[in-house]
Amino acid sequence: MAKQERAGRTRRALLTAAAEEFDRLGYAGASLAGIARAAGISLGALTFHFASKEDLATAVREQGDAATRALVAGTATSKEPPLQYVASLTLALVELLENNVSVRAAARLAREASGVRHDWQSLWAPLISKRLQEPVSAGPWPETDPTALTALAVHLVSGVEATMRHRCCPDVHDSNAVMLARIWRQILPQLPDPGAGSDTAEPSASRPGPP
Amino acid sequence: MAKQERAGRTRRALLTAAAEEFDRLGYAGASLAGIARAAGISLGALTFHFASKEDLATAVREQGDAATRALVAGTATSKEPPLQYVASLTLALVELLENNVSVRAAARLAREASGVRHDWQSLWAPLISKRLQEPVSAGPWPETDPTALTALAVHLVSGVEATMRHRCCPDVHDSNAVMLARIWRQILPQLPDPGAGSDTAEPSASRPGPP
Amino acid sequence: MAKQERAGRTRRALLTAAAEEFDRLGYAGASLAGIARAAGISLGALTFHFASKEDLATAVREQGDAATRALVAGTATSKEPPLQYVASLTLALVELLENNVSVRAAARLAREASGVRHDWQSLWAPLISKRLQEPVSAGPWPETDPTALTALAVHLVSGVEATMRHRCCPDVHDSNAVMLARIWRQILPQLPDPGAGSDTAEPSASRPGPP
Amino acid sequence: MAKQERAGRTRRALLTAAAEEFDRLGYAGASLAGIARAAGISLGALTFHFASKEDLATAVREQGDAATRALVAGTATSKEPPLQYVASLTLALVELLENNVSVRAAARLAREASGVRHDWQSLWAPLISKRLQEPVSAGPWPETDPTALTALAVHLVSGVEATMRHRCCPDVHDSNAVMLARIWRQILPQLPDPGAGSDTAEPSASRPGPP
DNA sequence: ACCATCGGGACGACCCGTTTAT
DNA sequence: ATAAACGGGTCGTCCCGATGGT
Repeated sequence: MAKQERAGRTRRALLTAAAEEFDRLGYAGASLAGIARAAGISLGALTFHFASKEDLATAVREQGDAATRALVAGTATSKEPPLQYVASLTLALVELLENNVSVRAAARLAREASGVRHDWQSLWAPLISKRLQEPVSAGPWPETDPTALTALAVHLVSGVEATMRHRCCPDVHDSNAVMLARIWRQILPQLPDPGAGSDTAEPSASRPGPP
Repeated sequence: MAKQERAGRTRRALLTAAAEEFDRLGYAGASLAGIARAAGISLGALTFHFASKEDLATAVREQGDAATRALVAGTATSKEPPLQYVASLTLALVELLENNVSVRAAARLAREASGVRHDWQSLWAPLISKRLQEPVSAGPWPETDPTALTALAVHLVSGVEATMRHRCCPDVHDSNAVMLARIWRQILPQLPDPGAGSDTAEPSASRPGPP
Repeated sequence: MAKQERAGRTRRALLTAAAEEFDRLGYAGASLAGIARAAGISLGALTFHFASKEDLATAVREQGDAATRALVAGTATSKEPPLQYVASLTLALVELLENNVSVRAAARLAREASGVRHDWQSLWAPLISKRLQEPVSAGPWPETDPTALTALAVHLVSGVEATMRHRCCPDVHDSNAVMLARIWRQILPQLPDPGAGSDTAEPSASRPGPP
Repeated sequence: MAKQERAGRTRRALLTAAAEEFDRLGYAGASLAGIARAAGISLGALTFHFASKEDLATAVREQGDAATRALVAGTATSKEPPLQYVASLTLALVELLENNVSVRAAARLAREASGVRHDWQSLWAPLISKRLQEPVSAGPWPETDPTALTALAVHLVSGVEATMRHRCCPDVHDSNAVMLARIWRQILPQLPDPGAGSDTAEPSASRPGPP
């Protein structure tokens, strides 16, 4: 029906507008009125689709989590050796953060949430941890510390995410991913050009796509 | 006078209470009433010392920045080779973040500030960048990328800071510094035990110390 | 619709209650809570109709100005000779001030406003000034000073307005208009009974009536 | 003692600063902090001299009333005929209002006071009323209405006072007195040049003079 | 179902007048 | 005479429910 189509459209516009506001101002800083204004709808329409502010935040977070899950699902069957896999996954995650507002909002909301119940990192960190349990063949180091390497990956993504939000004028929009590639190339010189990480992160995951 | 002493005492209690609230809830989430209650004073007394919320945030931020500056000033004359210096400085910074609420609050306030005018990282990142311009002797890599290494250090500290705030129950209080040490030891195996970074960070910098 | 009808009713009650408070306490002295209580609605409902206190004051002022404009528009085509016109217009204005709270509030708000942007007198003073430019036939004086006579009229109305607010117990409710009539009759003895000025001021302009 | 001298000096500066603030912003609009700042003293010093805000307002009002009383006392023995006396007294009052901030503040405070207990007009209106009870010799009118003429004088002064406060940019500083003189000259053409009213109002009454 | 107007408490920061110790 | 502290009050905003219209 055209009706449902229109409804879904406003709902989607609402979600993206909310994602932008949450990403920019955080949960406490964003206001329902501002979100409604940004989405071009009335405040009553907002409270119809989402009964409370936390409902809206949850929806935004779930949308971002869905995009993240889609990305990690695509790389789950990767045949890369562990270290290379970690590098390419973090790269893909950073690119996703850069291109998808919902993912940024989800990450921020997950961090600001008082409860630890929701955690964006738990969507992808376990995979990294598990992959690093495998014997790392031909590593550059005499011995490997899987826990430390996992923490490294987590910190790198978190650090990029934090840095990303601080740049007010994103003139160099994608420099974060490029810089992360340079970092990995520095740490793991033997890696065969991890900069072209776009092949693992299918671009389709970048758009707000419906669940 | 005993008067000024008492005044300075309440002012200090106010600053630490505000730092705790800002660190826990962020700028928008913290309320002046909550800060006053935490400090054990009335709301009118708060507005006497700090005319506006932003004034209070600025004072907290400056206190944290002062502690940070004191730390980096103490390591500026370090004779360590560049890579080891970077590792020990980031370790010291993380320890400072763990022990000093004002520094945590300053880092969070600097990030949430809409303007890029204040930046906690700019207090120590330039030193790392400058040190890495020097020729790295006996590095583990065939060639070094100073920009990437600086970004690595910045991301690591930011990541640790982000991770630190997420642990609601800090049972393992100092695990962040230990984990960062393991990360550095993994990346730079030749480093002579960078875990004992406490010798560079004098613990006196951890207290809110008066200017 | 019943909905819009109800909304208009509360809005109107709000405006009259605000006019009373502004007239009684002035802009600074009136409080939104008091206005809402007087109007029998909640403070949230007030801020729905008028976003800010100044918005409410502006609406009240415009309502009073509208009533004033309606009055002067009705007398614009008067065929009276200049001096008599001035007397009857000032009389009608004073009666309007006595009967219409919004006009009183508008006059007070216009005076208390820091900027000279809004001026209640400018709604009617120019007409008096223009009418007095015409040759005054059969005046009681050897020569006429239009500027001085305009100032006289303005001062009289302002003085009556100031006096009116000072009477705390308005037992003699309309004595101001009667006294003004006596004043004019004293100054212009030849005037044919200016006391019956009510025929020029149609009573319909006295009620807060909707535009 | 120099101490008492200094105390009196600050008290006087306080009174004039308070008069300015009260005249400009009214009782409700003026703040003790602003008055103290304008007077160049601390807020504690203010509450030492005047225990409460109303005390300060009372002192300001009494100072203005004293100046007013001094003026009317000087004209009480005037030998002018009644009508001319009324004109010259109102002129002197207007000049006093223009030159003396305390008088302006007293007039405004008296009007804004909720109670009718204090009334600036009652300081001089009775004299006018009493003088007009005398037989008016050689008036321009067939018969005189003392009540109406008293009201005329009161309204004129009130109107000038109201008009005076509305002029934001007092480029024509004393035009009010001049205009009032023209008004009187228009109403009472036979008056022998009432514009030079300064001889009745001795300029010494214009200064804030100590009680 | 979908949406908008309308209304309601509550909390936020800021400010004020006042009092108390020093 | 003053700095420090206090409690109350105001305005603005917020999040949300209730009601009615399409």
